[in-house]
Amino acid sequence: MKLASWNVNSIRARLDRVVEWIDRNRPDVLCLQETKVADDLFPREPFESRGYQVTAFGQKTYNGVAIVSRQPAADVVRGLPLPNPDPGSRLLCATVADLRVVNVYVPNGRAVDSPYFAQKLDWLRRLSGYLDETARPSDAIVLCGDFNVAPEDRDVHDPAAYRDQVHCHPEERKALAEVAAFGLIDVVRRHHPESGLYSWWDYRQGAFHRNRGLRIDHVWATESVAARCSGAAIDRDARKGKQPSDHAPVIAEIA
DNA sequence: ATGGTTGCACAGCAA
Repeated sequence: MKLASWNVNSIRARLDRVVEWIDRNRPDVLCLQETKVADDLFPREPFESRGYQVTAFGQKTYNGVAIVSRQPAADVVRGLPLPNPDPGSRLLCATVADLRVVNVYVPNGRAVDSPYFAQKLDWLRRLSGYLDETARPSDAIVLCGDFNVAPEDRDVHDPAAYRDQVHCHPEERKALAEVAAFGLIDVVRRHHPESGLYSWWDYRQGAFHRNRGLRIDHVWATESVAARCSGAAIDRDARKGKQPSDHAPVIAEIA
């Protein structure tokens, strides 16, 4: 099956482009982030008329995640669990076919010296805890989404400029490495070790044209799934043209 | 140089 993850920066603003992308790429599962819409206003019809079902966990204005899938989504979980529920809609889990899909929109963190950065670290630690408590490394799991972290310097167009900055700070890289330590593999990196591969480019100053980007969107899989993964890629072309999202889709082909 | 662009929602914040 083809699984993709895409931060669309508003599903309503991006609907035509997302639908066109689906028609062209025919994914079996499409995980969306930053849908920025309450569930009752999610534009379901274009997906349902194409044979997909939409499982949404959104909110007005900010955040929001959704799983668009050909096959039914079972055992849906919305949000990191109690006793400290996340006020933002940032985590959506569902079982599709034999895969446990965990779709996340990790907090941005804004700036390393801001309280939002501490909340980002806390959120990543809670994600680690959630995986440890609810899943096993031998399960067939895909963790994908906008992680808002560039794991290594080869994921950054200008590592010197980003050194110790948000998206690249050692503390968030460490927190993300703890998530990976559950037993998850970066499937894009497994197939593409080269630098210069990014998933997000700022809207400003021609960043995309100059390929000044960051690889902050990821598809990670447990070993049993990674072993079935015949290829993975970032669809850079989806960042081109009129009114794009600032992120490109990340795609994995899983047997 | 602290700029610049986009989305939401209609001012100013978040990214």
